[in-house]
Amino acid sequence: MQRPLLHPASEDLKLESVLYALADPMRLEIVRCLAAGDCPLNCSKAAPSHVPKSTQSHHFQILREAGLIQSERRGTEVVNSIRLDEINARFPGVIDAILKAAKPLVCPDADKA
Amino acid sequence: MQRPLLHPASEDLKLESVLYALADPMRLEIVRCLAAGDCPLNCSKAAPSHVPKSTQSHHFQILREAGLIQSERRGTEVVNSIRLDEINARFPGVIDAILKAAKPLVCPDADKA
DNA sequence: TTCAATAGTTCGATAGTCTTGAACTACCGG
DNA sequence: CCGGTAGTTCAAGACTATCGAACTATTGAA
Repeated sequence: MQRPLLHPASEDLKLESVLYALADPMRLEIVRCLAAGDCPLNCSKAAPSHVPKSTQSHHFQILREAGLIQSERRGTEVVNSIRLDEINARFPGVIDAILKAAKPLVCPDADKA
Repeated sequence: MQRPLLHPASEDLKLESVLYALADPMRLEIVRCLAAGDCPLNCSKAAPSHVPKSTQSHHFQILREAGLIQSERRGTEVVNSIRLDEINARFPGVIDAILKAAKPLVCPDADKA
């Protein structure tokens, strides 16, 4: 919890990294969930709960370093939000098309609505 | 050259596999090149020539099994074409947005035009 | 048919990455 | 200060990528 939580600048976003980050089912679901507006979410809420913390942490790191999400420390937890505008500005339509194509699984919190 | 060259059916295409296949710079370039209309192309023409054949073969296998390309044996070579319509039907806008976002590098044959 | 050349594939080894439990760090409430 | 909570880091095994070398299949000649 001491490291700076690095985020790439908008202009440094790489399409390959974005696609790679979204190529994993769990990461895609996290992004889908964040984009669905039930966010910002901390790590344990945004990720499927049965997945080990270390794995979650790894996936959030990939998403963060690809520039897909913005992570902020808020006390003991990390609040994540999607960098939708920046990604759309850099790669117009990519995220939207992918999110529409992603089959709408349930968000971790969606069943409580 | 004896194996059947398996292609998934349109309805079996998985978004994650498509994104994964496109997350590699060389594979993205191959797809971009095929989509640019100078196709169909055999493997050695569609891929950067300095890459070893075994690596090329591996990448084409990934693209084929993700359902991005259609490969047909024509004598001694394999002719590849992009399955644009099927992918668009299944994941509308995804490929188009990605191809537009991909920076237009030169096709291997483009400089001869 | 036999032979050499061509186009890809398969194999094996090395190097890098993913997953996960265990240990660790940071923050908050009492 | 202490226990609990939220994430991170580390290390080990499994998995995957790269690439040279050996192999297979097809073509076109002699």
